[in-house]
Amino acid sequence: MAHSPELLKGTLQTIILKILKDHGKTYGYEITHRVKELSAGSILLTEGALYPTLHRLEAEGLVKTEKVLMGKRVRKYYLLTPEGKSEAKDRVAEFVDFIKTMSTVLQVNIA
Amino acid sequence: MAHSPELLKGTLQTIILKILKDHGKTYGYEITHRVKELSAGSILLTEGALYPTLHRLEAEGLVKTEKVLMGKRVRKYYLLTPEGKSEAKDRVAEFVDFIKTMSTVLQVNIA
DNA sequence: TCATATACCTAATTCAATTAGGTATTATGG
DNA sequence: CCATAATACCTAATTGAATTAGGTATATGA
Repeated sequence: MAHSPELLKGTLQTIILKILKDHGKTYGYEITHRVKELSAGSILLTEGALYPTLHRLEAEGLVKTEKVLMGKRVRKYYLLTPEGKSEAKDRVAEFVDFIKTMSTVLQVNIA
Repeated sequence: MAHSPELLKGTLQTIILKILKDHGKTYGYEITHRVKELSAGSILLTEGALYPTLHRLEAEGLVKTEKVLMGKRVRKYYLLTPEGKSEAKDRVAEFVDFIKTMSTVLQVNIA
C-alpha cells in the first residue's frame, strides 16, 4: 500500500508544483487529499511535511497565496507564480529523466 | 547531465544492492565507477555517500565483506548475504512500484 | 454532545547525504 | 626521475528536508 517514505524524499516539491499547475489554486488540506486520491492511497502527504514545503516554495517565489474567508474560517489558497509554472514543468521533466536513468541503472523495464 | 541530487535521496541503498546483486562481489571504488558508467555520467555516487551506506548495509546484515591483498594495498570486496539478495529484489520492486505511482500522480508517460 | 472531519500551523528531532577533508599505494606522461 | 593523476580506503562535521508530535479552532453528523 504505502511506499517506503525514503523514496518520496526529494519528490515533495515536484508533486506539489505539479498539483498546483494542473488544478490551479488549491488549499493545503485539499492538496493532501488530491495526492492521496491520485496515488490510490500510497502517497500520504502529511501536513507536517506539506506546510513547511509550501512555505518554502512561497519564500522561493514559486507559489503565492490568496486568503478567502469561508464562514469564520480563513482558507488559504496556494497558486503558482509564472516562475512556479516554469519550474513545475522543469521539475517534472527532470523527474522523468531521473527515472529513465534509474531504470537503466537498476535494469528494469517500465511499461 | 547530472541529476538534482534531491531525487537521488533514498535510492542509494537500492542502487548499491542491485549492483551487488548483478555483478557479484564488487569493491567500493568500483561501485562508484559502475554507477557512473551505467548512468552515463548522470549519477555521481561520491565516496562520502558510498562508504557510510555500505557500512550501514553491512551493519544491517545485507552485505558482508572480503578483504583481498592486492600488492601492498588491501581491497575490500562487498557482497550480498542471502538476506541482502532478497532485500535487493524487494527494493527494486518497490522502486518500480513507486515510479508507477509517481507517473500517475505527475500524469506523465514513461515509455 | 461528542467524535470526526476540516483547516491552518510550528517546534524538536532524526538521519541520510553533502562537504570537506585524511591516508596511502600505484601508474603515467613529460 | 619526479610530479601528477588515478586508485582505494575511510571519517567527522554539517546540512536540511522530512518525521514526529504536537497546538488551535471551526464545522458536522450520529
